[in-house]
Amino acid sequence: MYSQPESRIVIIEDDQTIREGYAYLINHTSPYQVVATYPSFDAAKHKISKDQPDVIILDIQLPGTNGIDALPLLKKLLPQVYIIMLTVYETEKTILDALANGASGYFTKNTPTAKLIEAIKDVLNGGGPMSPDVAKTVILSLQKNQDSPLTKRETQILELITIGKDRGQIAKELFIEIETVKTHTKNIYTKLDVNSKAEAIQVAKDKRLV
Amino acid sequence: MYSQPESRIVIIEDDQTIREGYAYLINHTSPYQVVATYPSFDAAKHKISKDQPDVIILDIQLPGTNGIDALPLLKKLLPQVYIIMLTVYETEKTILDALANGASGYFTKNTPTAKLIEAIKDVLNGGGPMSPDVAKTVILSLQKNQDSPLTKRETQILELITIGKDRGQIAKELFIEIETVKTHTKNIYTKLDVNSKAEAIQVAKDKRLV
DNA sequence: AAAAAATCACCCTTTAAGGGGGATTTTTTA
DNA sequence: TAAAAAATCCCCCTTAAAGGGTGATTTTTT
Repeated sequence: MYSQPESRIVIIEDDQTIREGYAYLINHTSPYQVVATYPSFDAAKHKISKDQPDVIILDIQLPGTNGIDALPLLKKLLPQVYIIMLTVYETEKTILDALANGASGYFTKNTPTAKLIEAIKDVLNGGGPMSPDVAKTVILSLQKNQDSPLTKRETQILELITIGKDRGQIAKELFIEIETVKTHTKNIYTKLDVNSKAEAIQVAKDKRLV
Repeated sequence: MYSQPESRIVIIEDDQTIREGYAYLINHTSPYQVVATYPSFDAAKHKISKDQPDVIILDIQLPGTNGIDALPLLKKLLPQVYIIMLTVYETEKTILDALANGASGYFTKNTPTAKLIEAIKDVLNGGGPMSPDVAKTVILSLQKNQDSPLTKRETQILELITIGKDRGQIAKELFIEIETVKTHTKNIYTKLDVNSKAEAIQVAKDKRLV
C-alpha cells in the first residue's frame, strides 16, 4: 500500500496564518490536497467526516477541546485516519500523551513545510515520523537508569514485580523456588530502602530501574 | 553545541562488506571520520577507548557478546558516546531493549548511507534519529487501547494501581474516600474479569489499558 | 426522564506479603 | 587461584492490605 497522490488532508489549527500558510504550501508544492481547515476541534467535529480525510494535521493548544482530548474523538469519528501533531508543546508528558492517544506522528511548529509533507508521505506508508527533538524525548522516556544498584537477577525480578506477578508466578517463570524470590526481594528492598512491593514499584518507576 | 566535522566514528559489525562499505562511504562523502572498525564487541572492548569515538555504529547480531548486551558495557567504557544501532532486527522487543539500554538511534540495515550520515549529525546535535518503520514500532508500543471498557475514573485508578499506589495513596491523590477507591476497584475487576490487583496489572499491561 | 458514572459506608475473611535468621553453591573478578 | 559477589534454598512467625458482599446517594451524560 503506497501513498496515494490524491490523499486528502485536513488541518485543525487556531492560528489563521499558520493554518492557511501550511494549506497553501501543501496544495501547491505536494501531491496532496488540503480539503478543509478548521480553527478548532469543536468547529470540525460535525463536518470532518464528510471531508473524508486520510491525514489530519492537529494542533494541541486549541480553543475548547484541546488536541490531546480531541485525538480519541477524532479516531472514533474516523477510525482509519492518521493524525500528525503539530505543536509548540514538547514536554515529555504532552508528547507521550499524544502518542498514547493515537497520534501517528509529532512535529514542533518550526518544522519546514517540506518536512511536514515528507511526514504525510511517511504516515501514509505506515511510518511514524517525528522531529529529531521529539524522537529524542521519546527515546529518553524509554531509557533505563544506567547505574542501577541492583544485580541482573534482582532487576529481572523487580521487572516481574512491576508487571504484577506474585512470588509464585515469578518463581515459576524463572525456574527457581519461591524462597529464592523472597530472598532477592528482601535484597531489593534493602538496596532501594523500601519495605513493600508498592514502594518498590514506585521507586523502580521513578528511578527508571525497569 | 553543534556537530563537529572532525567527529570520530567507530563501526562494530561482523559483516566485512557492510562494515567496510559504510566506513568508506562515511569517510568519502561526509565530514566525519571512521577511526576504527571491529567485527565484534569482544574484539573492540580493549581498544575502543583509545579510539575516542564520538559515535559508535553498532550491529546487534554479533559473534560473542551481542549488541544489546554490549550497549551498557560500551556506555561504561565511554560514558559520553552516542550509539546508533544498525541491524536487521526490528521486533518491538529488540528495539525497545536497545533504546532502554542506551542506544541513541536505531536503523535497519537497508538504510542508505546518506540517511545514516544524517543520523550521525542528528545524534551529535542531541536528536534521536530512527528509520520510519522503527519509529512506527516505538509509537505503537506507546499507544493505548482505543476502546477500553473502563470509564475515565476507572482508568485513572488502574493507572495508579499499576504504579504501585495502595488504596490509601490513591484516595489521597484523587481527593476521594478509600471506600470509593474500593468500589472503583471492584468494578474494574469485574470488567477485566480478574480478582486481584496482580491480575489486574497484568491485564492492564497486556491490553495496554494504561 | 433515564442511564451511566462517581461517590461513600459497613461487615467480614484471608492470602500474599514482609521480617528475621541461617546456609550452600555458582559465578565473577581481582 | 583465592576472595568476593551473586544466586540459590529453607524454616519460623506476624499482620497489613486486599478482596467479597450488599446497599445507597449524588453528579454527570445522553
